[in-house]
Amino acid sequence: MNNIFKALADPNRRKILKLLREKDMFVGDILENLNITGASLSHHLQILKNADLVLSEKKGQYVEYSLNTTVFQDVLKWIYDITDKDDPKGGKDE
Amino acid sequence: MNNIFKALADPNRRKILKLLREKDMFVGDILENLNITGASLSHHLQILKNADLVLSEKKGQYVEYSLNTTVFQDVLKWIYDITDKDDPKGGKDE
DNA sequence: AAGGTATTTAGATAAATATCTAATTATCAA
DNA sequence: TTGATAATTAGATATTTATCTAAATACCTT
Repeated sequence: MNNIFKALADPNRRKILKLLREKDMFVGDILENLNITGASLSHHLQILKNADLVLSEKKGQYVEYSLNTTVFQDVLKWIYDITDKDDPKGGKDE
Repeated sequence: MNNIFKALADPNRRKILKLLREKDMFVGDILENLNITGASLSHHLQILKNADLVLSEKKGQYVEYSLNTTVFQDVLKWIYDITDKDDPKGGKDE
């Protein structure tokens, strides 16, 4: 969970996720939306991948990134655990 | 939203939230669960308060902290926005 | 093969953050 | 009022993190 929350704690990374929500995108296309260098973007994408929030697939010269929505289920569950006062008492955090 | 995600991006702070899920607590009681100094804890509580994730009430010599579950609704909404591909297209992030 | 484009990696740096000790403030109890 | 306890604030430090430029890698096109 720590990787996930850390990954979500940056505005640029959240913006990337929002972009990918609409459609799968190549790195270059994402880059045009983000006022940072390609190197910085690569760094952010690495962090998102590490948290399993995005998937990447090499397509020839390009790399296409997509949202991995399954992981968000874990986050939702974590929040529900916090929110629901009377219940199974949430599992471990990390 | 940035304050919230930043606040959630630390294990100790998430642990505090889990503790408060069970019951309202005084700072000292929280402290016993956390292998950090009181000063550090104060710092974390400040960040959580700033994100509106917790509320505090002075009770004599003590300060009692409690979970403010309403804010989690915003996080849930944010995640739903990300998750639901076809829909109003989420509002601004910050 | 040679040159061009897309992306990542390396290395450096500045800013943010988590933590600590020591000092301060506020309240309680004799 | 004095001494003890609870919590926060101040100031310092080490780690993490976001960012950059430059270099490397991978693939495409001619």
